[in-house]
Amino acid sequence: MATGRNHRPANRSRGIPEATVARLPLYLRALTALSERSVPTVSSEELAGAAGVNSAKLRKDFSYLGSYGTRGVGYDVEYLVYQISRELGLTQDWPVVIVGIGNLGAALANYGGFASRGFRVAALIDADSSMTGKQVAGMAVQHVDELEAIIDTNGVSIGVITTPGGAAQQVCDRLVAAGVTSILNFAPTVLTVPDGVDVRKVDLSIELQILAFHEQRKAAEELAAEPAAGLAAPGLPAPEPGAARRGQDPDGDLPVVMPA
Amino acid sequence: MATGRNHRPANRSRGIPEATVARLPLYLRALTALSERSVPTVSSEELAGAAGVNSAKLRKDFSYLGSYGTRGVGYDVEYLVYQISRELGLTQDWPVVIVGIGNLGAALANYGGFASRGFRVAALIDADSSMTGKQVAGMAVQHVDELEAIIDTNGVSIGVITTPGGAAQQVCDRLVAAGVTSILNFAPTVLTVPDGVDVRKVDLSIELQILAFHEQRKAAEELAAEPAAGLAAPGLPAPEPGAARRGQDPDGDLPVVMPA
DNA sequence: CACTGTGAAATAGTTCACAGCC
DNA sequence: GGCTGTGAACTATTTCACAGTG
Repeated sequence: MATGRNHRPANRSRGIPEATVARLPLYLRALTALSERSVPTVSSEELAGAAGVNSAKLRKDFSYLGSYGTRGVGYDVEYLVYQISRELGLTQDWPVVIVGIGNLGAALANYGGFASRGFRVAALIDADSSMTGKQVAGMAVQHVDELEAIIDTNGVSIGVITTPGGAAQQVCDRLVAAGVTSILNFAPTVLTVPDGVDVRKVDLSIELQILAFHEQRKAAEELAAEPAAGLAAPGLPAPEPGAARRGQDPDGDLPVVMPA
Repeated sequence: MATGRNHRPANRSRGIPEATVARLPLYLRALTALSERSVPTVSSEELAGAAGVNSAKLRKDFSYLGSYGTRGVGYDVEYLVYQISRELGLTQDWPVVIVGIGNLGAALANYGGFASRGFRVAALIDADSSMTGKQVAGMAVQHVDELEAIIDTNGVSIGVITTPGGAAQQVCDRLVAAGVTSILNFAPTVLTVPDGVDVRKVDLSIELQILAFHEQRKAAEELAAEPAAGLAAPGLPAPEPGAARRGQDPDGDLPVVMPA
């Protein structure tokens, strides 16, 4: 890293790669499972297996955090759990609000994985007055009129949006104006936010579409490979360019309805 | 691309970058919205804005599909909708099964975004006998004993797992054995699958953890910047290395409970 | 003449492979 | 002897910038 010597403070400076950050929760989960089984140490190989990555990547990732392992031995499970938790900011309490208590909002409110990692659902908020006061996951749903007050009182900096697409930007604006600086968006909408506000998007139908792409590809490859090779031919079957093209639909009227 | 001339079949050969595939659904959604408003053509700049990417990236992405634009004009909305849909395999019908009809499974069953893009929920499956026959999203929940028969009868190749983590691998194995080759996994578990099976993972708590990381970072930067600059100082405040380190928690007992 | 399509440059991320340490 | 930590090589992705074209 530093061009010259490998004097100490090479890493740990600043700027953990985004790809690494995205994997830290994975490692944390695997480590937590080991911790519960009272496993004292783990090698990069073992941990990588449990987290579903390869060991070189894992070691590289950890090298951005510091030198937390012991050569010849591996990593101390408890110590790593602590270090990663701290790096991710999970040693503090994060109050979150969920806006939009439909099916998905309710599912999230009930989701154990939130509460178990320092995230506390501070409020459930919905615009529908008939929802107000209803109990969901043991909490009373509050009306969206209260949004600003709730954010303020609870010091909320993370908001989860599970409204229909049409309401998402509006809700987002209010959250941001009230002081929220991180948003997890489940609505099928591109949110516009000022600089300094983070948005992460989870889109269920996008994930399926990506799967469909690969699924189609697989089907096409099978067709291309079958005439030439047997059933279990390994390696790339080098499909003809254009083999994936399907029978040219009569005319393109496809399902193009926007989800709510 | 081809080293020599730019004779035709440079792109369109095979291998659309994964990153591009992941964005196609985004473009498709933006285009669908334009289509509904009967907008005939769109420039890369406009479409990129609507999809939340920059225009160079969008043009590069489209160049992998082919030359579907018109210089000086832009892209024909309907034509692009069709081409992207075809590329993603959405011109055909994809029956999917959802296994694990808890809160999240029910939310997905009700989610409009699935049905609207060629995905058809063929069955809802749960291991709990007391769920069997219950109506969810207008369908009767079926018992997991029927899993293989359902997959087979409906020609299902995509499965969605919304079970608790402990059941996920087992369900996954059965899905794969029954012929499913693409899995969308919502359970907090790393699934092991044979070659040729695709798994995509959606993990709600991971997304929050990533947000928390950045949130913490922001808080630290603010602290570092405040003594020096005013409230609204733009640009990078060039925080001191190490500034992000927090007050060293007393000792690491953190919330380390695994979600179900 | 506005806007696409794309090489080439820049940046980010992954994997290799091995020196160094316990 | 086993296993980490990390430069260096490689691969993927993004961005630039501009030639080409309807």
